[in-house]
This record gives sequence, structure tokens and C-alpha cells, in this order.
Amino acid sequence: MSLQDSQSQSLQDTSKSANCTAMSDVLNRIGDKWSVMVVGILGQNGTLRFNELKRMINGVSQRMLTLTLRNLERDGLVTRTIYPEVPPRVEYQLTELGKTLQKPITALWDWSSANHGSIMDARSIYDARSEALAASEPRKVAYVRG
Amino acid sequence: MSLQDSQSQSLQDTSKSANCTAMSDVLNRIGDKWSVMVVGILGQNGTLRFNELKRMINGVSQRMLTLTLRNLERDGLVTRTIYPEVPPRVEYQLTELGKTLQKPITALWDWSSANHGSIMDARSIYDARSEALAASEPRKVAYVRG
DNA sequence: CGGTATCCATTTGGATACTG
DNA sequence: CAGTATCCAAATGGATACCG
Repeated sequence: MSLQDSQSQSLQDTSKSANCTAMSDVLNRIGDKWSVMVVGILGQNGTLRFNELKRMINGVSQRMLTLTLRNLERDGLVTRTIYPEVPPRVEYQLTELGKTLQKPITALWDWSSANHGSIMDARSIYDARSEALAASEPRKVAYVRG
Repeated sequence: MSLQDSQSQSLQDTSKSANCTAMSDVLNRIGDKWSVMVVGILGQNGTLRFNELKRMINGVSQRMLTLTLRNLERDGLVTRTIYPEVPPRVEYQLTELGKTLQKPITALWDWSSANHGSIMDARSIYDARSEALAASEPRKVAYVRG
């Protein structure tokens, strides 16, 4: 145990699958981009209505936002409060559990914006190299075939 | 700018979509569970061969591990080293960029294992409540219809 | 406003078989 | 060992229409 004091406790013995299972399970829910977006934005803004969220999350469809919010609510990460008014008003905010997710999500978010450029660059280099290889391939194939 | 000193720089003005795009783009790649697994496990173990990774990542198929590793390599997060031996040996490790991802990934991993139980509990409660509502629904429907 | 319901195209990913 | 290739079922998710 002392060996891992500075390491992630949960990253030990991943082969035992117990932690991998927990991680899988959690990632299946909160690992998709819409969930990350919702938690990130709710964490930043406190309380938001459905259409406010929709406007702030670039490209999300009504269907996906609804599904995402239901799942987050089911997992105890978000509260949904309905105000019986006309027109209806529904407000969403992070639960206490949801707020604890804010920190790791924000870390990931910051990493993303900080390293997006590096990733795009790496992709360009990789793709250029792949194309160069593909361009040299036909000759070999032609030789083999003909 | 001074208002957000202690906040996530990237979480501002999400409605401008620029950061949302970066986040989306990064999450589409590194946000799936296999990528998180690979980065987490490679970060913990340093260097691993293909089948070592496969054994440590519970439930991954050969196909998915291959695809995941190719994408991580393309994004500059993982290096792939081929040793021209028989039988072939291929070793994977994190790049410097990949190592910077380790920290946020580990944070998420730790959060997952720490809160998996709470999430499962929340789901049980939510589902029980949903079933109760579903059970009371038929009467209303019957009344409306008949 | 804040959904639900339905349809349908695309994507995802497991299983299986084959290869250098 | 470390893949690649193919097939196919299931999940994902957008578009659209309708509802309280």
C-alpha cells in the first residue's frame, strides 16, 4: 500500500477488473461529451433552464439534451425542479455529488482547450505520413499483381 | 479576466462555441472509455505490449484496442514502437503530451471509484420512484379513456 | 417552454476468420 | 504476437411532428 501512496489508489490491480468495472460503468454515463458539457456548464453557472442549457451547449439536439439530463438526474448528479407555471419553467442544477465531479471535469476541460492545438498538429503530421505511405503502396501492389 | 482567476479559463463564454468545439473535438477522441482506460493504464505501467494492454483492460476486443491505440497515436498521445523480431513485438507508451493527460484522467478515475457506489444508489432510488409512478399511471389512463 | 414519440441513417463494436 | 478484413446486430443520435 505504501508504494502507491502518491499514485492513484484505483489504478492498482486493474486486471482484477473491479476498478475497471466501476470506471467503465461511470464512464459509460458521464464519459460522453454531452454529459461533460452539462456538468461543466451547470458547474459554472449554478442554475439553468432547459433552453438556456440548449443554447449554451453548441450543437446539442433537444432529444440528446433531454436524455443527458435524465441520466444525470438518475445518477444523482443533477436536480430537476419543475415550477408549475404557464409557460412551464424547469431548472437544473448540480447536486452535491455533481459538484464534486466539477473539479475533475474542469481539469479535463482545461486540458482540452490547452492541448487542442497540439492534437490537431499531431493529426496533420500523422495523416500526411499515412498519405505518403498510401501513395507509395500502389507501386508495390502493381508489382505483386503484374 | 480577473473575475475568473480561480475559475476554469475555458469555461467562460461557452456560448461562443469556440471552447465547446475544442472540448467536443477532444472528447470525441479521448472521451470514450477505451481511450481513458489505455491512457490510465499506460500512465501507470509505463510501457506495455499489445496483449498486455488487452489483458489489463477488461472486456476490450482486439479490434477496439487496435482502433483506440491508432487514434491515440494519431493524436500524439501514444507512441508505437515495432521491434522487427519473430514473433513481432510492439510496445506502447505515453508521449509527453499523453503524460500530461494522465493527471486529469487519474482524477476522473479516482472520482469514479470513489463515487460509483453513490451513483448506483441514486439509480436504485430513481428507478424505484419511476416504477412507482408507472404503476400509478394506468389508472389515470383508464379514467381518461373510459 | 419543455418536453415525448417516432422514424430512420449512421456509427459503433463484437464475433469470426485470416495473415505476416 | 499483433494485427487486418469482413460481416452484421445493436446502439446512437438527428430530424420531425406533436403535446400539456
